[in-house]
Formats: sequence, structure tokens, C-alpha cells
Amino acid sequence: MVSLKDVAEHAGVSPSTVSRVLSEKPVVNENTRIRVMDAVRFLDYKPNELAKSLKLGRSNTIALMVPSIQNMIFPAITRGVEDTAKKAGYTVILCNTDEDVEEEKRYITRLRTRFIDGFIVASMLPGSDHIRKLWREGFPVVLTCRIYDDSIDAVGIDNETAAFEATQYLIRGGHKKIAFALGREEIPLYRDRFAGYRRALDSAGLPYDEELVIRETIGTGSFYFLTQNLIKRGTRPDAILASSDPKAFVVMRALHDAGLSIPDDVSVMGIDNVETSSQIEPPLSTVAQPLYEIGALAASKLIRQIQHKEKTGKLAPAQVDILKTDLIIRKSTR
Amino acid sequence: MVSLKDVAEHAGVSPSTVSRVLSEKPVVNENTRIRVMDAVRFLDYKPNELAKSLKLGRSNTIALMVPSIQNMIFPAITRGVEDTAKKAGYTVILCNTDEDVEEEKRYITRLRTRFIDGFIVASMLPGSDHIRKLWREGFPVVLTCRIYDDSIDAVGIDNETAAFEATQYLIRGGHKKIAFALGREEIPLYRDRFAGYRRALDSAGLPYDEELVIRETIGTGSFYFLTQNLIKRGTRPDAILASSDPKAFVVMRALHDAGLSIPDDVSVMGIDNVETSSQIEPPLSTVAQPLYEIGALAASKLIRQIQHKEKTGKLAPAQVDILKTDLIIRKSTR
DNA sequence: CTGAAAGCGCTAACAG
DNA sequence: CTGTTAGCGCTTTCAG
Repeated sequence: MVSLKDVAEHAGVSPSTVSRVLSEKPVVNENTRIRVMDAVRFLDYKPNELAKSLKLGRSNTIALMVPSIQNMIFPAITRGVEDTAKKAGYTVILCNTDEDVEEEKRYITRLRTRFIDGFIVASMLPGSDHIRKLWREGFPVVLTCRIYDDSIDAVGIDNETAAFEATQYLIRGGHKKIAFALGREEIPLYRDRFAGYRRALDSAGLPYDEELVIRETIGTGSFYFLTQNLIKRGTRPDAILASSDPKAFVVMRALHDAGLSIPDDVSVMGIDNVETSSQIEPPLSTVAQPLYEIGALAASKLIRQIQHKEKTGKLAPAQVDILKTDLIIRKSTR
Repeated sequence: MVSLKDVAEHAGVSPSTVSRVLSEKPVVNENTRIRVMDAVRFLDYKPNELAKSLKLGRSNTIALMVPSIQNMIFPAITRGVEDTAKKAGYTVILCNTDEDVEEEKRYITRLRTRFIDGFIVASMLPGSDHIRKLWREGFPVVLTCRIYDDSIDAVGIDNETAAFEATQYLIRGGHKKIAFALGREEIPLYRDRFAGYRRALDSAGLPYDEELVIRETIGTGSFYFLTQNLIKRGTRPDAILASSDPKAFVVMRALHDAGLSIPDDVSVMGIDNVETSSQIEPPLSTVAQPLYEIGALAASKLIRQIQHKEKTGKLAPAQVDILKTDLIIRKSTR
């Protein structure tokens, strides 16, 4: 490996001078600058980022923590993060946490020993204190898919409203018995969507029927069976709103296998708009989250925060950005 | 940040001693060992990995380069990589290259300045020399989804055979006019799959009909229109084998929108078995790649190679692993 | 404008 | 068994 010192020798100057021209310090004589640059090119010198990091206490690296990259909403978010990080000269480390708080903590402590510059945390569980602590210590963090309150930087959507709009759309389409496929209730995201569903029912004067909510409970079995049970129970809904697109896929499969047609017998709607949603048959009506933009914005917020901290020594006040969703009507609803 | 020196002072020993107990060197007195460990715990000392990396010339970090994490085969592969890397104490950096060789090179040079320990390169383009060069320089690399020859470590599947088996299955099912939806031909993967298709036709004594191959050419339009054209041309196929699952989705959509029923009017088959394949309607028959295992094996090969290099100073002989595929029959074929 | 020197936090000879 | 020393490759005072 060719080092700064080699360049210095080759150019007949001191290492410090080379360092100066490479960090574009304005104080260096044009002639020596040229001589140094020639040597740099001649030796094809690449500065050692690790040494720089050690000296400077930052690594130009950020971590993206997701429950699982296999969860269909995360590839797009991840791509948004990576693209904007790359543009700003940052590298991203991918961490799958499986929603395991201990795993998350382990990652955080491990990465901090490498001078990681910041974290984008995209898990969905209710806030645990280790993230708050991180923030309080002055560490750049941006939350996504999980917003505690307005005390930590975050970007997300208004889940309550998203579900409200979906339900409202269904109601306007003449649906009267709208079921709801509710994901694990300890996840705030799903609770919010559930609340939106109920509010829409309310404000349309439709009764809320506990019978019509399919609850994913561990042990009770999957949505597939729950959906088929619901139908067999005789109280057949005329529409089902799923609390996420992947859940809608399962619901659709159950309906189909039970011999029901979508949307003729029952409309199905999701929330998320993952890539697959437009590819299934029938294409799923849904409320789109701007996934790529969420990732991109999270990354640029984080980087801004990192740079702010470098300048001023502390974090800028937290700010949460709520991106707008988009009602997308395809063919799974009538 | 608490450093090794702090621990040393606190324990009343020299930094080297602390270093020794922490790297579990056997030569240290039990008593001082305990004293040091107490200090470590008391100060909650975490070694600075960056400093270690700088000193040792390795970072316990590997890079995973994929065309795009949004390409549906990569989330599972990525998860396989990350899981096994994590278990071995490695961190993974995710790089989206968009199949752009220059981008790939830029990543490589940039990451090398951080003492990256190895690369998993999962792009699909024919081999460019920068990867070969990397390998020749003694840098651990494992290729995946792209096998040049047997001179570089790699893991993948036998694409020719995969397509052969799919075609053969279709033929056995009584299909006589089997179309093929062929991805960009500069990608060897697709060429191989195409070859397998042709060989199966051949060995069954079925004629190869150029009319029946839908070629994705830039500018000619998407598979959607190509498929509909094929149908309108009058030579309606009784089956279509797509060179990848995502392409099969488009084909299915085109067929559906043209009023044809799958599999009654035409069978559709894919190759890959991405997650969505089982979720669409009808569920797609396909040849499964063991995606997670590909990622996991790639990572463990890479790590083994890294460790081999640390021991011996050079790479172990290249070895390419061909994982077996799995014919999965669902409902898109009759 | 440039060089010498110190040091980021760690490990590894080399002595003792 | 343990301490001293040097140094990984870089940046940054501090002098000059």
C-alpha cells in the first residue's frame, strides 16, 4: 500500500504538506500543490480512510437497521437510503434485527466501536430506551416506521389517516361490512391503522363489529385460516382491509381458495404498496407509502444531522417528517 | 471514550498487558488477568475496532455488491449473507451497483481504503477484468449469480439445467408449443437458461421455433407488449417459460389482460422462486434457486477464504459450488 | 507557506 | 510473565 509518506518523499515535501493539499486546505503554494498532485497520480495514491477515521473520530459510515430485508417494504427503503448515502460519500452497513431489541443493542454497541456516524432505525416495535439514550448522548439517529414522539428525528407516514382513507374509499364504494385484518397489536403501526379503520366506520355511521376483525395472535394460526373462518362463520364481509399489503396477499389467497371471487364477492384492500401489489391478480388497491423517499429522506436527514453535529458539537432539534400517502385504486376493489 | 490505556491505569498494569488479556493470549498470570478484567468491567471498556483494524490491516467487514436490492432475488440472498457474516463476527456493507461496472470499480477502490476483508459480488454481467484482478492480487472474492470459469470462488446454480428441467416438465405435461421469454442476452444467466430450453426441445424432438421466443430488447418495449404481440400473431403458444420469475409475472399479466386463462389456455412457468411467486394468482410453477443458502454459502466461503489468507498469506485454490435447484409445481401449469 | 512532532487506540516484537 | 518501544496512516497544532 502506498501511503501519504511515500507521496511526500516522491514529491520532496513533508507528509503534512501532502495532507494539506489532499484536504484542500487553502494555504498551500500552487507549485508544491501541483508537485504533490503529480506524485499522487503517479503513485496512484488512495488515502487510507481507516486511519483518517481513527484520527478524526468519524467513519463516513452509517448503519441501517431493519427487522428483515426480506420484509417487502424494506428493499425500496434500503435503496433510498443507499442511494442518498452514496451520493454524500457515506457507506451503509445493513443490519437485520428480527425485531429483537437485544440484537439491536448488540449491533449498536458493536458499531459504535467503529466510529459509526449515525443510525437509521427502521424497526416497528414500540420505542425501547436504548434508542432514546443514543439520542440523548448526542448520537445522530433517525427513526423510520416507528415514531415515538417528536423528541427524536423521524420520518414516516400517518398510519391512522392511511387506514382511514382506505376504509373511507371502501365505504364510498358501497361496502357495508368491512372486515379488518389486524397485525400484531403490540406494533403501534398496526394499532394506528386499526384506529383509522374504526374512525372511518364511525364517521360514516357504520357500526363497528368485533366479529369482523381478524386478529393475528401467535398460536391462533395464520391469516389464511382466520380469513376462511371468518367466511365460514356466515357473517361474510363485503370487503376486507388488510393492515399491510403482505397480509392482503394472504387474505386474497384464502378468499380465492374458498372459491370467492375478488372483487365481485369481496373487495380486498391493503396498505403499503409494495412492488408485488401491482403484480398479483387482481392487482391490489392500496394506500401507497412513498418507500424509496422515506429511505432517501431518512438518510439525508441523518447526514445533515451528522454534519450539524460536526460543526456545532451537538444535535439540531428533533424534527419528524410525515410524508403523504397515496390512494391507489387497482382491481381488487369494486 | 474509555481506552485501553485507561484500563491499564485503573488496573495498575501496562497497556500491553491489557491487550494480552483481551486477545486471550495464554501467557498472562491469572491474578493480573482478573485485575484487568475487573477494570474492564468497571469502566465498561469496549475496544476500538477501528484502531485494531488499522493496526492489524483487517476490518472484519465484507461488502456485498448486488445490482439492486430491489431485484426480488436479492433480499433472500442478502439475508443469508448477513446472518452468516454476523455469526462469524463480520459486518456487511451493502452496495447497489445497478450493473454498472464503473460503479462497481468505484466501490471496490473506495472500500479497499477501509481495509475491507473481502467481497461478495452478485452482479450478473459477464466478467469484467477488475474482479479477476482483485482475485489475482490475492483478495478474497466470491462470485454469485455470475460464474466466469473455475478460477474464482463462486456459488450458484446450473442455469442451463434449471431451464432444461422446467421445459422438460412442460413437455411431459403435453405442451407442444412452448414459448420462451428471454431476458437481455448479454447476461450469461439468461443465455444459459435459453440454452437449457433449446436443449430440452431438442431432446424431446420438438422443433425450435424462433417465432416463439420473446426477446427483451431495449427499445422494443416490455414483455407485456411482446407477450400480447405473440398471441395476436396467431401462433398462440400452449405454454410460456419465462427466464425469471419477475418476467413470468409480467407475462401472466399480459395473458390475463388479453383474456386468456392460466393455465387453461396457456401454462406459465418461471425460474427462481422468489417470495412473490407463491403469492400470486395462480401460484407460479417454477424452478427454485436456494437463494438464502446461496447467500449463506457465499458468506461462509468468503470468510473461510479470509481466514485462510490470514493464516497462510495467500488464497486457497478457487472452488465453485453449484447448488441444486428444485422443481416446484404450483398452479400456473397444467 | 511548510516541516517537525505528537497522538488517535491499538498490537507486537523485544527486552527483561 | 510483564513493561517499553515502535508504529499502523493519517491530521493538526506549533514553530519557523
